[in-house]
Amino acid sequence: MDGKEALDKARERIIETIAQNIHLYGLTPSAGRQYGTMFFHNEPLTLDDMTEELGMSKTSMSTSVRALSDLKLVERAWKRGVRKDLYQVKEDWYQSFVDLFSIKWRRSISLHAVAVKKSLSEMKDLYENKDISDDLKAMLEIDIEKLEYMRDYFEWLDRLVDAFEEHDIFNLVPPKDYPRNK
Amino acid sequence: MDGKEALDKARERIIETIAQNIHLYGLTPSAGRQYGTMFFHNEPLTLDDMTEELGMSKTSMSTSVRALSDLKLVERAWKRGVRKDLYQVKEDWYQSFVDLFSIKWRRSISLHAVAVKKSLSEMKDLYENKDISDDLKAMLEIDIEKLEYMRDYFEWLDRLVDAFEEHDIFNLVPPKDYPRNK
DNA sequence: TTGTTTGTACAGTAAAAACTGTACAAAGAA
DNA sequence: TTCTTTGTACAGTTTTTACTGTACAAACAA
Repeated sequence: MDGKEALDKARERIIETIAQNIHLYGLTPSAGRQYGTMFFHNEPLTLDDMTEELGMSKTSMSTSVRALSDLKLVERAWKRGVRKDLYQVKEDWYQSFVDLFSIKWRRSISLHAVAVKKSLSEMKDLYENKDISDDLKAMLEIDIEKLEYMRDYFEWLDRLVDAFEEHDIFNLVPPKDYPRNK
Repeated sequence: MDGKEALDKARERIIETIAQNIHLYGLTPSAGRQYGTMFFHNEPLTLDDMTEELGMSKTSMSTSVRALSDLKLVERAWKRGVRKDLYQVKEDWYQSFVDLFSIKWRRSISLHAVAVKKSLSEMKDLYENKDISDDLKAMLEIDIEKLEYMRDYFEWLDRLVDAFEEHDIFNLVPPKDYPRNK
């Protein structure tokens, strides 16, 4: 077997593994392949390069590179004299993990917090109302307790995301060669 | 407005919020609605109950309750004299989060680790080969470094999942009323 | 044994998502 | 200004996923 061929095979294995697992990031295998291709390219790529490499339409390349950028897995690059947009993978995977975690969860936490706050307030008001049946009152007691549990849980999740963003997590689980006590 | 109606509205808001966010768990809004419905039911539910509540086919209920069970969001319950299978939501959301995190990532980490190990070994063998060009050798040096970075990253991710499973994370980010120093 | 009940496999259908090609706006070149 | 080039909006198509209804095996009842 030719040496370059052997290298490509070894690379392909990695690219395909990324493609098959990137659903954890909410992305399609195609986007994963795109990421993998950029990962092994030592120069930033244009959309036309990607179309060439992956045999897919430029429109697809455009939309999925945007998805990759939104999750901060990929960033724009600049190169003198090149008019086309250039993209490259972000080098720091630990930071990418933190960014992913934050982007994915923050919004959800916030939406839940808002809904819980509103419903909890409504339930408490209703509970104070004099004209409600004992049955309903019993139900409300249970539900209020449930929503207070939810509220505490999402408040915890929010602090968890903080711990990732502020890199406290790297003290608990240090990357190889990570300096202790930041 | 009737009291029970007001309660239902407050519950619906929560259920719909769960439904709209459960894609983070890789589940469909329907499964989220199912989860939410079970959450507010104070008794375990049968598949027929869910069909009734959600107006969907029993087959759907069966498949999505299985998906919920696989992620350990829901568990089987037992009740004397009831022949049908009963399901209820798992009470401990903190543990559910840990389980989710573990289930989602472990498999992916392992697949990546295997692929990286194999490709890294192939590349190193190739690098030792006498008959390869200087160009290829230079490429290999770069790729080997990249794969070593990947290897370290997934080893870190694996330790991160350990820290969740072993509840070390609860020392770093304590839930409300969580006893310190486990 | 035979008759019921219950959960799910499987095939078909409906709905959603991914992908393509065209067409065009924005930005640079001349 | 006009002529190119480049990225993306949008409409249409293909592919995938979600959902339904039927049919049946397993478990229990009589």
